[in-house]
Parts: sequence; structure tokens; C-alpha cells
Amino acid sequence: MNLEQVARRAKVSTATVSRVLNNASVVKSSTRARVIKAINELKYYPNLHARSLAGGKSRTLGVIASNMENPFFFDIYKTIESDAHAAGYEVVVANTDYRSEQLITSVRLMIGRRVAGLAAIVSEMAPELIDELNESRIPVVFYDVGTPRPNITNIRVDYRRGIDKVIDYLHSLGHRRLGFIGHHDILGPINERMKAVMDAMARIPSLEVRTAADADTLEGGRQAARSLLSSGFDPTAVICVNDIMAVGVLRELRERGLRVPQDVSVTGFDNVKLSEFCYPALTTVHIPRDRIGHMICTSLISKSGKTSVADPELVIDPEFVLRDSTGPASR
Amino acid sequence: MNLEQVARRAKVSTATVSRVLNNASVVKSSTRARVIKAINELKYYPNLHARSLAGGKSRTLGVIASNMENPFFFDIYKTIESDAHAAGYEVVVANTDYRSEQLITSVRLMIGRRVAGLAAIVSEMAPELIDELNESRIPVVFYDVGTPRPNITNIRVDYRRGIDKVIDYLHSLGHRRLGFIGHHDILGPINERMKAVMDAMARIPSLEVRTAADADTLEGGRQAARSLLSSGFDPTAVICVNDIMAVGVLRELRERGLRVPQDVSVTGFDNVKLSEFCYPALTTVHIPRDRIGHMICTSLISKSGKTSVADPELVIDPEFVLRDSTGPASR
DNA sequence: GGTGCTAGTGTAAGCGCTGCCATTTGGGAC
DNA sequence: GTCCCAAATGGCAGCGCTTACACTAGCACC
Repeated sequence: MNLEQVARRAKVSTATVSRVLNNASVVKSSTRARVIKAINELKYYPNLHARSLAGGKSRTLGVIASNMENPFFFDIYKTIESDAHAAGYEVVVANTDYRSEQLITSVRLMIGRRVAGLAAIVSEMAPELIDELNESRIPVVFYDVGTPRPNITNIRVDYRRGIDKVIDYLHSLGHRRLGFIGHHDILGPINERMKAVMDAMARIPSLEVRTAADADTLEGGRQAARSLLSSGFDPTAVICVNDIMAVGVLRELRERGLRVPQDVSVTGFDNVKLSEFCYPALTTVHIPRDRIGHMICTSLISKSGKTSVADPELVIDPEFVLRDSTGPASR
Repeated sequence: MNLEQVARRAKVSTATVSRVLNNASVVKSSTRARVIKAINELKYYPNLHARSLAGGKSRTLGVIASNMENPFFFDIYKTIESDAHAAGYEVVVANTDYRSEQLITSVRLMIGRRVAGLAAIVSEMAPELIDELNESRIPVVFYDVGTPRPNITNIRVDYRRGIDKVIDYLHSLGHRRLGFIGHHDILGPINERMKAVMDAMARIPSLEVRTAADADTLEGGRQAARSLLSSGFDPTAVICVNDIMAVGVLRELRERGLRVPQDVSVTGFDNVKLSEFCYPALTTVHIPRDRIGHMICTSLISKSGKTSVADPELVIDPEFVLRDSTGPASR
């Protein structure tokens, strides 16, 4: 089933069918009607591969995320998807599981698909990609990592400020022994969130901080809490790198008979929907995922075609959200 | 950057480069090495569109789900993805948001992409699709809806049995006034879960059931609970169509000062990871999402190529999981 | 020196579209 | 009736790849 058969049936040329399909240029409305009739009768759906091969473009955006299982990433994805659909684009996703090897594979896959734009919402990085990406001439947005370059926009959240807000708040409540829970990926000394915690420690001398890490899942949060606590360390507050892990921590504390916030305070990050629905509701830091999604889409879709010269770095200042999982230090 | 340039650089023909790329047939290892060198030097990545156009196939599976935001769907997707990758396939997803109009769009998109196989993990349906799908000759697996046909495999969970297990258990604890919370999609009288509840009511005369529905999200669960309770109905147990909505219900009850399970029992469905992490942990029904994912992949990948004649209908019997959100009826 | 293999490569015909350019058609204007 | 100029269509060359099929060595054998 292809253009030619439709053309034959409608007694026109393939070019005309193509014009109808792309509702471009002027096709006499009687002709158009005949073609559309043929298309429907034959249940014809254009071969997208042929289309993008011939057209050289693909009206598809690629989204690569570290962990779609975490609603944080998914929320951004959803916004991108709906914006893209509104603009007539499709979206294809890929997961990296925080592995930069997988990032490379995924980027190459996207290049192979000749996507019209690529959003990398990842915290891992692979330097060799920058070159490949640049040569591919695909507009790219990095969220979280990377530095701005021609054709590459960067969107970042000022995690440091977010973490600082959390730590200052906890400090004001008398907390001095803090646990910090991250996922494996965040352990690298280059990581900004880790650094923020460490810097805060330096800034506020009375602070004692221990860290633990595990997978970026509910279960990972629980495991990390377990290893943090069973080391004999006895924090009055646990700061978590995100809400999902915080919910995991909540469970571990509950099972150990520790009350939140009376015995231990817990904080999340991201302000994912779940943070309001868990018990107790999490004190967290809001990251405007919809705004990020919109920014990404705008940047990608406006850029495809035009080669913007100066690509800005956009930094977002996250907002502290007080709920029920934090309280005065108990000891 | 294309095959020809690589060929020129390696001083071979495009056919040979293609052979190397598909590591097919016999290529002298010295030649192969030269080609690979050229590929790397040029940072060449094959145009996937051209590939599938020329080859007529696409080594891509399509997955269409009703609501990827719900981990139930996502878990199945994840399994499919990892199985697919292991078999050298890629996966593309689409969401329908329970709208059959969107289902149609997505299916056509997948046909346009000439996917090697299509998994529809949806509860909505559109009859006209069956024909289109059949004519497209794409192997299809439906989860949850539809009836088996040539080239279409069906996988179902016996929801009725699951619901029955829940109702019987609650009944044995003395519960007589039950709330049933679903998402909008489930309201249709044809829906099996709804029917199961209604049939149970008929089966056990002393039962009184009221239903409420909202979106398939945490917030939707909460809203549905709100409308159920503010109608003046005072259930001793609330049965939820899935875990996510149940967690939403949990919150609403908590905010109304109702204790779970002392005042009201709550049950979920699916046994999503979150059901263990919320408070109180949900009594639920386990649906083996990994098994479903494997079945889908097996069916799709083995089928692509061979035209299996008899496509079985696979029915899964779900298992009751007792946790902390249920207890004896209070009144 | 022929003949018959096989292993390794090259040639070229599409795959189903799009987009440029050429061609036809149908009215006015004269 | 002629001429001219849109408006509407058709023809066809690619897009970058795969895949018959054809071809060339190189070697063993009679």
C-alpha cells in the first residue's frame, strides 16, 4: 500500500497525493476530495521512513532521560510531549539508567533517527558526545549538565540554592547531625548537589554530615537509609536528593519505629506529586517541571531550521516547600 | 554523511560498508577493519529511516499504553523494553490517556512507522482498528481488551477473580457497605471490573456498594474519595481499581480524620511498588507485570516473520496480597 | 592450460516518498 | 480566434540504504 496505488485509484499523480498529504500548495478541492476518498478506501498510511528520508527532516523530537521511572523526569517528558504534539511533532524517548554508556547509545540512536531536536535530561555526561552532536547539526537542549555551546542550550536548576535553603531551615530548627541520601550517580565529587552539601558543612561549622547512596527508586531510598542508620550514625534529619528516595526513607524510618518528624526530620527535592500524598507529606523543594518542559520545547522547535548563534544558559531558582516531614531537632 | 562517503574513504563499495554494518555475510577481516576505521573517523551513524525503507522492516516495537504515568503501565513497558533491547529491537511508546480517539491516532502512527510488532496495553478500544491492524500485517498483542484473531494475541488478567478475592475477604471481615473507586474509563457498563463488583453485590445480598470515579492519578483517587464520602455515604471499606488511586484515597481519609484500617479499610489493585511504601501499606492484588511484559515480547518477536495461525488468549490469575490497610469492619 | 569452485566485492535496481521543474488547462483580455 | 498567465498537475531525480546478481581472483584438480 503506497502513494502510487492511491494515486492510481484517484487518477492523479503521486506528486498530487503527496501534496494532499502535506496539505501544501494549491490542490483543486475536487481533486483533493478524490484523493482523500482513495486514501480512506485503501486505508493508506504514509510510510514515515520514506517521508523523512525524502524530506530530509523528521518532525520528531528525541528525549533522553536518566530514569523515567522517577516522576520528576516523566513530568518533564509529558510537558514536552504535549507541547510537541501541539506543534505537530512526535516524540521518542530513551532511558539511560544513569549510565553514560547508555547515554552514548541513545544519542547515536537519535542521530540515526535524524530527530529534529534532542533534549537530554540527564545528569551523566560523556564528553565525546559534544563533538558528535555538534557535527550532527541537531539542536540540543541539555538539562542539568553540560555547558552552553553553539547549537546547544543549557537549562539548569540552581541546586545549590535549593540545598542551602533546606540546610538553613533545618539548622534553624536545631539540627546538627544530618544524613544525606543520594543515588549512585550523585556520588561523584563533581556533582553539584553533593558539593552543595559539603560546602554547607564548611559554612556552618557545627554541622556533621554522613552520606549514603543507592538506586534512584523507592527501594533505593529505603536501602540507603538502612545503611546510613545501621552504621551507628544517628541523624536528627535526613536530606534526600529527591522525593522518591525520601519516600523510601520514610518507610525505613517507620519500620524502625522512628517517628517523622518527632524523632527524625526528612526532606525531599523536586516536589513531585507523590510528596503531598505520602505520609507525612514531605517538606521539599519545588522544581517547576512544566516550565522546564516548555523551555525545552520552545528552544528545540524554534531552533530547528534557524541556527541560533548565542544559546543562553537558563538557570532556575527552586522554591522551598514546607510540609509535615520536618520539625525541631529532637536531641 | 552517508554510506557513500564511508565507502569512498575505506576504498570499498557501499555494499561492502552495508555488509559490515549489518555484520552479515563474509567480509574479509582486513576490509572490515578498514571500513570500521572509516566509520569511526567520520563519526558516521546510519540513517535509520533509509535503513528501514530499504530493508522493508524496522526492528522496532511499538507500545501503546493508556497512562504511562501509572507505574503499572510503566513496569510492563520497562520489561518489554529490556527484552526488546536484548533481542536487538528498539521500542517506541505512545500514550492514549484512555481516549480511544488518541488510540487510533497512535496506532496509525505506529503503522506509519512500520513497527515490527505492536503492543496495545490499553483498556479503551476502537472497533475500526481491528481491520486496519489486520491489513497492516503487523503482529499485535492486546492486553486487557479485545478478542483473539489471526495475527492478534490477547493477554488478559482475570480481574473478576481478583475483585472477588478482595470482596470475599472484606465480607469475611464483616464489611457490608463498600465504596468502589475507579477511573473514568472504567465507568462503562461493559467494563469487567465494574461488572465484577456488581455481580458480587448480587451474589452477596447483604452488600451495599456505591461507586465514584475520577482521573487515574493520585489526585483523581483523592477527588473520587471526596465525592464518594461527601455524598453522605459512609462505607466501612473502599475498594480501588488500582494502587495509585488507592494512595489518593488514603490521603483523603487521613485528612478527614478517618483512620485506616481502624475506621475504614482500603484496598488497591496491581501491587505496584508504591503500595508497599505508602502508609499504611496497601492490601492489594498482584498483577505480574514482568510476566506480562515477557509474554508480550515473546509473542511479538517470535511472531514477526512467521505468521502464526492460532493466536492464543492468555489469561492470568491474579493473587491477593494482604497488608495493613484492611481490618475488621468498625460498624 | 583448461575447468570448476569458493570467497570477496562491486553494480545497480529499487524501497516510498518529496520537491523541483516542466507541462497542461482554463479563463480573461484583446 | 489568439495570446498570455496563472492555477493545477504530472514527470522524475534523488534521499541513504539493502540486496539480488554479476563479477573477479585465486586455487585445486584433472
